Amino acid sequence: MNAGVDGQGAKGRGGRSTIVDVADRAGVSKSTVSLVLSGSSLVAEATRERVTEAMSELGYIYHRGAATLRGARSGVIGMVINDLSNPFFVEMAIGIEQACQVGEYIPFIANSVENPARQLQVVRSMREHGAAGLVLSPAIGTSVAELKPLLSGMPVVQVMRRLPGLKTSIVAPENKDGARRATAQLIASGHGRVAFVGGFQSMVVRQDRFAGYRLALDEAEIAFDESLVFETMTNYAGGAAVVPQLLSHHAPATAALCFNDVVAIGLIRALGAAGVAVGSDFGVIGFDDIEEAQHTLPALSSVAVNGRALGTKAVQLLMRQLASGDFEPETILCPTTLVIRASCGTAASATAKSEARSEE
Amino acid sequence: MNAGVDGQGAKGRGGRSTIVDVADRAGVSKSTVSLVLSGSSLVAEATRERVTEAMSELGYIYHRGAATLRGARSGVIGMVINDLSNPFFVEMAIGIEQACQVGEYIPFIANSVENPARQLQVVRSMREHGAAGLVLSPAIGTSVAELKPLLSGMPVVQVMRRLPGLKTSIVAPENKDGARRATAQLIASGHGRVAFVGGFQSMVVRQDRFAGYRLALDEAEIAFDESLVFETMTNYAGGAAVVPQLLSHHAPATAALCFNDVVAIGLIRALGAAGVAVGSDFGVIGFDDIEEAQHTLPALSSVAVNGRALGTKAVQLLMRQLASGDFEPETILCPTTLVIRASCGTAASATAKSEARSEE
DNA sequence: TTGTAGGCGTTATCAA
DNA sequence: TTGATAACGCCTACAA
Repeated sequence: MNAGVDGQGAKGRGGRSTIVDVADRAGVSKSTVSLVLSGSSLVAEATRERVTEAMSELGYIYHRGAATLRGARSGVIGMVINDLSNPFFVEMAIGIEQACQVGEYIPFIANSVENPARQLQVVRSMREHGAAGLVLSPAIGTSVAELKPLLSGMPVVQVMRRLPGLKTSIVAPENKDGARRATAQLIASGHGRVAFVGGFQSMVVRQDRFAGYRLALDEAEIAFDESLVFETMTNYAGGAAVVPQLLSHHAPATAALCFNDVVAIGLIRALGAAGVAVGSDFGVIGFDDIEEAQHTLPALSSVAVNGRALGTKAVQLLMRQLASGDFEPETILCPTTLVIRASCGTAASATAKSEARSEE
Repeated sequence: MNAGVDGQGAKGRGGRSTIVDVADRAGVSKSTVSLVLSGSSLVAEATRERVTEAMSELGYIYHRGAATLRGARSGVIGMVINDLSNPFFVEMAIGIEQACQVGEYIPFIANSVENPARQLQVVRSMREHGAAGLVLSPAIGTSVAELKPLLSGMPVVQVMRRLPGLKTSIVAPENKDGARRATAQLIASGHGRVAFVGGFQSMVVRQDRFAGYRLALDEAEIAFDESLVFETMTNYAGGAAVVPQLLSHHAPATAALCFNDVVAIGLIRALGAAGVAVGSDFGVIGFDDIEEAQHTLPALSSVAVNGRALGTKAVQLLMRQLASGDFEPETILCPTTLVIRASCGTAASATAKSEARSEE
C-alpha cells in the first residue's frame, strides 16, 4: 500500500526512525545520540562512529519540530510577498531565499496576491507552523489593526513596502531621491509636462516617490498639475489603462514618471499601439529596473533598485535580531541608481509634436 | 509546575500562550480546549464560547509543531525548484503555492539554482523540518543515488523535469508531441534545415523534445544532421552563445527549435544583434510560452505549457497521496498548444537569403 | 564518558 | 460533557 520512494530502515508505524532507534542500534543511550547530534566533544570517537553509522543505516532524520518544542529556535522564516507575478518581487524573493540558505534558515513562502484577507490567513498559518520571524511585503489595503496582533512577539521586517502605523524594521529603497532624480532627468531633457503614473495614494512607497516627483518640479519651478497624476493598479494592465486619458488630455503630458517598471512597460506598449513613439514623441522612466527594462522597445530608462539585495538585507537584519533577541525596529535605506536608456527621449521633438497634437 | 495562575495573558519565556493558559483562563481543563480546537461536537456551546473568548483574549496561537509531534500530519509541503530566474518556473511556483493554500498546506520554498549539492541540502533540511511531501523540479546533474535515500518514505512529485531512475509521481507536459508539432510547423513553412538549440543530453525533458524533433524530421523525410544540434545552458545566455556557431556553419540552418523560451529569446536577441532578421531571415520556435514571448520582436512562436496548471496539478496529486496514504507513483501528462507568432517566418525568403549567405 | 529523569504543547484514551 | 494522564521525539540537567 504505502510505497513511497523505496524506503530502507524506516521503522515504527510512522515510518520515521528516532533517536531511540539509533541508540538501540548503536548500543548506547539516547542521550549519547543527542550529544553526537549536537557535535559535542564529550563523546568518544569510537562511540560517535558507531552512532553515525547507525543513523545512516536507519536513514535517521533529525526531527527539528521536537527540538523546537523543547526550546530550540525553529529555523523557519516566513516570507509573505504581495505579488509574485511582478518580476521585481521575484528578484526580492530570490534574495530572501538565498540569504535564508546561507543562514541555515528555511523560508515558508506565500503570495498574498495583494489580498489582505489571504495575507492574514497565511501570516497566521506561518505562526502556527512556528516561524521565528517574518519578512513581509504587505498587500495593498492591509488593515494594520487586524494584522498587528498576529505579529506580536515576533520580529518582522517590512521590505520594499511599509504600512503606516506598523512599527517594524524596514528595508526599502530611497524612493524620494530616486524619483526626484528621474523627474529632473525628464525635465532636463526638455519635458515641461511630466505625468506621474501608477499606484494608489494609500501606498507609502508611492507617497515617497510622489514627493520626489513634486520636489523635482519645485526645483525646476514648474507648477504642479494634479490632472497629470494617474492612480492605477501596479501592473502591466494598470500602465496600459491610463493611455486614453493621457492622450485625450487638454494639455497632454510629453513624459511620464511611472510608479514602477511593469506600469511603465504597460504604458509603453499601449502608447506604441496608439501610435505614439516612446523615446521621440514621449519620454518614460520607470522604477525598479527589472531585467525586461533592457529589452523593451525602446529600452526603458529606470530608477534601479536592487531587489535581490533588498531581500538579502531584510533577512540578514531579521537573523541578526533573532540571534540577539533584540527586536527593536531598525530602518535600512538602499540607494538607487538612475539608468538612462532610449525611452527618455530627447524631447525637443516631443514637445513640438505634442503641441502640434494639442492644437488639432 | 510553573503553571502560574496569574489571570494575565502571555506567560512563560516564549511569550506564547498555550492550551493550558487558555484552559486556566476559561476555567476548564486542557482536554476541553483541545476538543474545542478540533471542532468536536462533544463540547457544550457555552463552554466553547468561554474557551474561544479566552483564546482571543490571550492571543493564543495553535502550535502545529506540537500537534505533529503527537501524530498529526504536518501540513507542510516542500517545493524545490531548479531555477527561479526562469519565468516559467516562477509560474509553476505560483501554481504550487496557490494549490497549497487551497489545501491548507504551507510550502517551504527552495531555489536549487541548478546546483545538486545545494539541492541535497535543502531536501534534507525540509525533511528535518517535517515536510510531509515534496514537489521537486530537479537540478541538472542531480545524482539519484545521493538523493534517493533522503526521499524514502515520503511522497514526491517530480514536476516538469524528471530523473531517470527515480521512481516518483510525475507531472509533465507532452514534450515529444509538442516538439514534433513545432518542428513540423517550421518545416511546413519551408525550412529544410532546422536546428535544435539548448539543454543537455542528460536531461530527460530534452530527450523527449529532441525525440519529437527527430520524429518530425523523419515524417518529412529530412535527413537528420547532427551538426545542427547545439547543447547549451537553458537560459538567455545559452541561447545567445550558439549564434556564432550557427552563423558560421558551412550549411547554415534557417530555423531553430529551441529547448525553451529563454533560450529562444537569447537566440533572437543575439541574432538580431548579428544582423539576422528573425521572422524573415530565420525562423524560431520556443517552448513554454512565457509571458515575454508575446512581447519580443518579432513575437516568439512557442509550444505553450501551462506552468501554473502544472504546479497546481502536482500539488493536488501530492495532497491526494498524502490523504490516502498510498504513495504509488502516478504520471500525469499535460497537453501543449502550439502558438504561432511572427518569429516563425514564412521562410521562402529565409531559404533564399540563407543560400545567398552561404554562397559568399 | 554515558545513563536517567523530566518537560516542551498537543492529542488520544480512559474515567468520572 | 469534562478531566486526568500518558505518549510523541528531543534536549537539558544531574547522576553514575
